[in-house]
Amino acid sequence: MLVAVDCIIFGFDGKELKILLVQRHLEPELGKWSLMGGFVQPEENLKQAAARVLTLLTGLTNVYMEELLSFSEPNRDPVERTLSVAYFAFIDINKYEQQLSTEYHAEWFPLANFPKLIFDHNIMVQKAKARVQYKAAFHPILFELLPAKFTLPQLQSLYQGVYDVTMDKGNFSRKVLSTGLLVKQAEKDKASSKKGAYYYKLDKRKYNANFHAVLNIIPNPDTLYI
Amino acid sequence: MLVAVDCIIFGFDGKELKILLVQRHLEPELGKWSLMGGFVQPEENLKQAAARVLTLLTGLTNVYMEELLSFSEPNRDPVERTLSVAYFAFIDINKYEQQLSTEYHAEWFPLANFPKLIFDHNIMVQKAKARVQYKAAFHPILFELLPAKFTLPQLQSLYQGVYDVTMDKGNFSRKVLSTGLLVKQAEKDKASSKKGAYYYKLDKRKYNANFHAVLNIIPNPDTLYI
DNA sequence: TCAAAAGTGTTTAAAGTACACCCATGA
DNA sequence: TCATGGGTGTACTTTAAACACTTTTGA
Repeated sequence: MLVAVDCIIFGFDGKELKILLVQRHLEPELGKWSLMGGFVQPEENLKQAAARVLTLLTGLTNVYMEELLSFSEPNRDPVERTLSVAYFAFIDINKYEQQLSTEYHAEWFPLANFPKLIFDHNIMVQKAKARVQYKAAFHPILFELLPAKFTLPQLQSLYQGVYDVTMDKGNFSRKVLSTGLLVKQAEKDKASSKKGAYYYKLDKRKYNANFHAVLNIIPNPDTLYI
Repeated sequence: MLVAVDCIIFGFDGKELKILLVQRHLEPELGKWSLMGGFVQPEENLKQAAARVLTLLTGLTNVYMEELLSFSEPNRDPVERTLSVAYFAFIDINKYEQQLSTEYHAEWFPLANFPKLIFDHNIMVQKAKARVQYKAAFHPILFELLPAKFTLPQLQSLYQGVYDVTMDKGNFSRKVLSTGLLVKQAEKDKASSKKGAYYYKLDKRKYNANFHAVLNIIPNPDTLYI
């Protein structure tokens, strides 16, 4: 059996969640959109394979990445039986190297509206979306989508985009700051308002130490499904 | 590459969590303890393979089962490169068919104290334990370990065993009953006390409908790790 | 000077916790 | 009758939600 990995790569453009797709340059399904994937090599494990594939497409290393699920229907690949283990990844969309996108015919699509993909890749994306919504309700993973310095309104807009809700800024601010994970900067971002919003940075030490801890940022997480 | 599944099978004997292990009857590692596993067959997907393996060992079907993670180090199996996807399962320990245990040289071991296993199976069990603790803090999966009729003290003892904590019976009872998932029976279990404790059954309809909903049964879930 | 977005404060409601108390019953 | 485990009630604390209010500043 062939063994492959596929990557659901998420980015955030300030307004909505996006996923990075590639246009296949080989048969079958040449020219159709698909997730970036690749076969596992003899000397690597699956996580390394996924990281390698992600680096090929984005130029980025040390990216947040997590195993999603395996996809194993006997005839999911019409040519030869292939097991694929899907990984999802969060990248800072600004760090993404544009020149690679032409090489791989890659393009960002809104998670809310992207084309039909090959094989079972649409299901992979759907499962990844659900997993992200679930996990981000309890763990501070969405910071991985933002640049090193970000404002609370930016962060709130990200959360609102992920869950398609509007949140009270006062309560949001209090919840997020009460985690102790953010460090206020002296500087302000004046781009999106007259008053300007303070920049914050992640406290890397606390972030790494508390990453697994369960937070509670989303109202009514009991409506989430995994 | 060979593709296999391995099953971490959990049971509850009324006092502590247990896992079902088998003694290998083939080389390599003949005679050593291991998880029950098997290779994926041409006409089945991984979940079906895991279910088949579980049925072989326990005689049970329609068992709660969930994909854990893939295990893919190139030399995890010294004979030939084998990818294994681990699944964990919950069974009612009383329904387990004893006669199969002799056939497969199977035995229940306390999760808190079980032998060294082959390959990376110890890591699989460790990951499964963490996942169970995580998931059971938010979802009512532990009911799968109990018989159809059970008492609140039994359920509390299960939760206490899984998290190695003691909980207030009043608060526990209120929380569990507030989910609306339990139906009180007229009958009492008089085995473990003079007064006797009422039996409860799961409301199957509500259980299936609300299974994914996030409950909040465990105090301080923010100390959990996934 | 005023609209617009950032940030703070306050009131109210809900949820969680600790713990005291009552109940039923077999030895 | 009394020790034991089951079950209920209540006061208190913590957390969350709603929303009003103040601040800043460029147009």
